[in-house]
Amino acid sequence: MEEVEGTEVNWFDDFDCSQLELLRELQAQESPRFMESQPDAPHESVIDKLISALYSNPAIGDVESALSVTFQNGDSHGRCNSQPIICSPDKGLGRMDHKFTIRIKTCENGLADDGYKWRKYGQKSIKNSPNPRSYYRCTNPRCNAKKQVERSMEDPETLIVTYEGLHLHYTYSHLLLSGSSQYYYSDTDLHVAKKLKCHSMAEVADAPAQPPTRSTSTIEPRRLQPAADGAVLLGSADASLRHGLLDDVSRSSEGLLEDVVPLVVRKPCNSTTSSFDAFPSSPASSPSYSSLPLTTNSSHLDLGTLSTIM
DNA sequence: CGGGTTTGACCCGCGC
DNA sequence: GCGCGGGTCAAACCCG
Repeated sequence: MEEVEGTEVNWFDDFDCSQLELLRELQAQESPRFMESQPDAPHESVIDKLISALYSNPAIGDVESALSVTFQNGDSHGRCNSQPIICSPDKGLGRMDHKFTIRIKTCENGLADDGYKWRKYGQKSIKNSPNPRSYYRCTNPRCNAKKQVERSMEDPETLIVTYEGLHLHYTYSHLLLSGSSQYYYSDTDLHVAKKLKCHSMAEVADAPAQPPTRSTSTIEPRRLQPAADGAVLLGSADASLRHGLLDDVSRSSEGLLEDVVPLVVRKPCNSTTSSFDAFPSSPASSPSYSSLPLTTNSSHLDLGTLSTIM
């Protein structure tokens, strides 16, 4: 595992770095000269193809298999415990209600951004449970997605998150990684988006086991980087920005894996200070594919998956 | 001032 | 029918 300088922690580090190295290796093999001459410039690559494939309207079976994956959310430095996350569709994803539960081992900071922006609309104390249950609704008015969050009785560090309904919109990260200038955002869009605040997993703060934590990071202009195709890349820590942009460029996206598998699954243990660097100049530093909307599968990518899209 | 959170009240389904 | 428990509403409050 590579060390991350300073306090900036890239959520991608929490995934299996061997997979990460594989991606980097493949990318380097595909365009070594490009990587060498322009390490900071994103370009169409194996990773782009990978992301594209991951978002090519997966079938329900793909989603179910994704949810059945047990994956690690820890690293060798102990930032997060390497506990498996268990996904258990309550009623089956093939049904329209799309309700399923996941159990998440929280990080020490108790933060986990699932890529969507939620508004809390209620909290209830549950019988025979010392921990209250919080109720959240997607802030997008066109979206009926909801989630319930409560801390596990057995393990206070484990959050039980029940998702209900589908997000009828893209996450910000998906827009960015569509690899096309069709999602180019104007300065006005970004200006509006910058106003939005990031409140990552405020429900964790509700639980008595940990002190209140809240991410108040905002988008900084310096994080905006013009991509080769004209799109604008932004830091990943600002989940709210995704929604600000989403509201502006809301698109129907039923059937997206990302709609069913929230980023909390794909990004189970991120940091409020995630860094963003599309392509780090130093090969020794962790690559910061902060915006990569990895799916559950992506934490354990296999060569078979890669070979099918290459 | 706008948006998000808190929290008591209310609604509704379910079991007895 | 009644009581209980879970889910939602909405006014008050908080915060940037």
